[in-house]
Order: sequence, then C-alpha cells, then structure tokens
Amino acid sequence: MWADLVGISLSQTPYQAFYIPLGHRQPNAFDQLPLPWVLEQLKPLLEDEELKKVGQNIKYDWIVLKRHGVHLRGIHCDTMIASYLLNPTKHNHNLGEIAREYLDRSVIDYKEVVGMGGKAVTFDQIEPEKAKDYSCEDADLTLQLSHLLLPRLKEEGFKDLFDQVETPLTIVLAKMEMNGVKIDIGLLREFSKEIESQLLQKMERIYGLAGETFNINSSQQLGKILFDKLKLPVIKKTKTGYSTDVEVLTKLSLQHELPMEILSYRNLAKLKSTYVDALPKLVHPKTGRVHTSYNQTVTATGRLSSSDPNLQNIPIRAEEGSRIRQAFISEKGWVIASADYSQIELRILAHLSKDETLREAFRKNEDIHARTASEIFDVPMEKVTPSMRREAKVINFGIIYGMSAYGLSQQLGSEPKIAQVYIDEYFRKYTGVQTYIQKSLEEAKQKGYVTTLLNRRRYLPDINSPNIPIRQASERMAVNTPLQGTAADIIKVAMIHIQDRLEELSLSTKMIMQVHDELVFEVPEEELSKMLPVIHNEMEAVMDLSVPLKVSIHSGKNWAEVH
DNA sequence: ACACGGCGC
DNA sequence: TATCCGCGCCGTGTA
Repeated sequence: MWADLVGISLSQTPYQAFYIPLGHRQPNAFDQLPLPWVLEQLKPLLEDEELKKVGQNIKYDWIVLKRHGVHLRGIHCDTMIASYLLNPTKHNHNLGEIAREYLDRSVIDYKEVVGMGGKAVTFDQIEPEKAKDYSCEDADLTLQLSHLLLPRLKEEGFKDLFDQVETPLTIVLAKMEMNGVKIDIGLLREFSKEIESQLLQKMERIYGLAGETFNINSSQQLGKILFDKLKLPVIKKTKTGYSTDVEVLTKLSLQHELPMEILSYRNLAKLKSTYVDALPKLVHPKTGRVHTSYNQTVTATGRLSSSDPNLQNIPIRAEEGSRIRQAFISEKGWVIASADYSQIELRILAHLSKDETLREAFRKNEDIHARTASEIFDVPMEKVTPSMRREAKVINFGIIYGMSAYGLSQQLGSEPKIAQVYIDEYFRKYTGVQTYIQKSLEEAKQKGYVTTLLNRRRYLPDINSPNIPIRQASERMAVNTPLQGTAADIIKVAMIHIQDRLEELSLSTKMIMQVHDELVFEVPEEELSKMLPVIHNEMEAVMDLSVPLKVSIHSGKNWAEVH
C-alpha cells in the first residue's frame, strides 16, 4: 500500500529473465518505457487465468498491481508459501533463504543493492543496470524454485492445502489489506491527552513513594529502587538482573504501595505508546484508513500474524482497552459486523479426540466450562458455582495448552497437588481426551511431527530429547498445535468461502480484519440483514465436524460495540 | 542495530 | 529442570 512501481522482472525459462525499468530516477536511467504503456501490454497476460503465474510473496505484487489497475489472475505457486508449508518453523522464507536451502546458492542481498539502515536509498535511486541484476535473479530463482517445490509439496501431501486453501487465501488477504479499516483519530488524540495527564499524576506519586525521581520505563532503574533502596525481596531474576515483571510486582504489592503504582503506570504507558499514539501514524494518506499486513508464513501452527499495525492484539478485556476498539469505526452509512467462533479449539478437541462426554456437551450446546466444572467437582450442572466454573475454565484452557500440574496451580493460585487432583479428575471424566493426548504424543514421537485436520504439518525435532524440559516443551506443542492449527485451517477456508459469496452476490460488504477466531466486516446498512446470515452460515457450515461449530455475530458503529 | 524485559491479544 | 500455546511492538540499554 505504500510502494511505488519502479520495475518489473519476468522469467519463463530457468536461467533467463528480463527486467523492465519503469520508474528509476537516476542519471543512468535513460530509455525507460512509459509505465502506462507497459501495463497496457502486460495487463491481458497478467489477468489471464489460463497463464500460470509463479511468484515469491505474491500478495505484495498483487496489491501493487491492483493499485495500478491490473488484477493478477492464474496464480499457480507462491514459493514463499510453498516453503512455509514444507516447514512452518523455518525462521524466514525470503528468497535468499529458500534459494540457499533448496538450490544451494546465494543471491544478491537487497541490502547490498540499496545500502544499509539510514544510508539506504529507495529502489528508484538504483541504476537500472544494477537493478536488473538483482531483479532478474529474483524472477529466475523464483521460477526455478517453483519447479523444485511444487513436486515436493505433492510428494509430501500438501497439494490440497496449498491449492485449495493457502493459494486462494493469499488473494483474500490482499483484498482485506487493501480494504483497511477506518480509525477515529480524533477519539485517539483525546484519549492520548487523558492518558498523558493520568501518567503525570502517577509519576508524581511513584517518585514520592520511591523518594527520588527515576525513569519508570527502565526496569533496570526500577530494580535498583525496589530491591537495593527499598530492600524488597527478590522473587525472580532475569539474565541481566532483577525481574520486575507483572508476576513479581503483584507479589510485592502485598508489602509496599509502589509496585501496584508501577503496574498501573505500565498499563497506561503500554496502551498509549503501542496503540493510542501509534495507530494514527499508520493511517494511509490516500485512503484515510489503516492497512495492516497479514503474514501468511510466520507462525508455527498455521495461524496468520498481523503487523504494521498488529491488529490482532488490540486490547479487549480491560475498560481502557475497549476505548481503543471504539476508535475502529465504519464509514457513514456502514456498520461494523464481527463474527467469532465460540470455543473453537475445545470443539476441535471434541472432534479429534472423539470424546463422547465432550461431544455430547457441544451437541447439547451446553456451557462447556460449567459442564467441566460439573464433571470434575462431581455436582449437577445447576449446582455449579461461579468459582467452580472459573476454575474449570482455567482447566479447559490448560488442556488445550498441554499444561502441567505446576502450570495449572500457578494459574489457579492453588497447590500443585490440588491441581494434579483436578487434572486426574478431568481425565477420569474425559477419558477420550486422555487417550487422544496419549496417542498424539506417541505418534509425534514416532513420526517426528504433528498434523492438523487439513494436513498442515509441524515438525518437533526435540520431541524425543533426553533433556526433560526441552522434551516437555515439544510435548506441549504436540498437544496444542493440532488444535490451534485446525482452528486456523477452518477460519481460512471460511474466509475463502465468504469472499467468494460476497463476489458472487455482488455485495459491497468488505472483510476488513481477521483475529484468529474472529472475522470483522464493514457492511453497508442496507446489506446488513442479508449479510449477517450469509456470514453466519458460511462460517458454521465451513466443515462438517462431529460437533457443531458455533458462531456468534454482532453489528455496531465500532469494534467495541460488537463483542 | 540489536538484545532484552515486558506485555497486549 | 522448568513448569500454558501462538504472535508483534514498545522502551531501554548497549554496542
């Protein structure tokens, strides 16, 4: 969304590529062809569904081309995504990295072309001859890699996931990024000023309690005050010194007023710097909206990630946090609609484990945490107290994360022995879940990887490690990844179906955000009554599991109103 | 520029 | 021996 088109490189035969310089502003850039003419020539080819296209990070090219009036079609292979499916835990899937791995060769580093850091220039400042070498290599290697990676994908059983899910999803994401979301900058500026004055007040109070001024944002300086000056007990250490994290400060708050003040200060400072002040800077001058980037090749589990800004970690729980969501608004005459999968990972656990008790609970549409409370505390559903339900909820989520008795006890604030009793009781009632976890661990140890419903794969090289904590970490991943990853599979397919329906029905509704189990739309008021059932049905009917998928959907003027 | 501590989901 | 999965971003401190 922020890029200009400087040149195009193309290849249709390995070891042969062409560079078309278009927008170089550099003394040696003569005889460039006019951009509109070049696009006019290429447009019929790029838009032809029958001409197969291969690229590296195609979503980027798709958006740049779309912004120049070209609708890229016939996408056959994105080498970045091919590499990701073959090994999602690889650190990065840029061209240099995958060319090194699969073609055993090095490539011209982009930084060598444009320079490093502050001295870096934009690509249009590069002499076309030099740009040609870089860009042609890029096109050539991408084509070569596709010839290598596509058969590999097929051999390893990723063809359906690649062709039917990840490749179509790329375009859905491109459209979603281009749609962007409208931000109420005025509201954020007001909020910023309010927080500013609250921070100043808290600062005064903190300096009073500390007996001196210091940089509250510095954990190092804070450590000196808390542990050297005030002699509070050291609860935890980091590599570099005293830990002052939320867990430590919460414990210390029982014996001194300062730690709680610090926590409250940090809370507000985080909100201000990460969201309130950061979001307005990312509003695009041409669209007046914020356009995040969805990364399709980052997570080990198959989830998406979001950056610039990360729209997937906007606060929701706390009161002040919801004020940030109020700033995510719709255009006049439009509304925000949000649809989220309810308890999707536990439902997937029920499906994958075939546990009859868990499946029955979901088929009867019971309150799953109350049901778990009823099972482990051995009381009828109507006798479940709020505190029993709260504990059962922690246990339910702990199961998904492959927790230990210690971890559960930390979460519950109880003794590990008590936590162990709860876990034992859970598995006694949900025997199918216990068997399922045992079987998945055995399979992971034997095969060296785990899979999701759509055969996404995550390798776990340390699953048989003799180092106990390292092995246990892998075991938790072995439990969690199929659940989190299957949820990712499901919502990805739903996104593709919904985008298809929107276009088929010629609707104006726009998909604007995805937050792991939630999809957010901007809907013209007059389309709302038609759209809500479409979204709801597509999401619930996306896959036929042995338990129902449940979606709740709400609309309102901003993102805070729809939860 | 990078590592780290810390923290939002 | 550490203890619940998966991320991205902020400010500090240091090189």
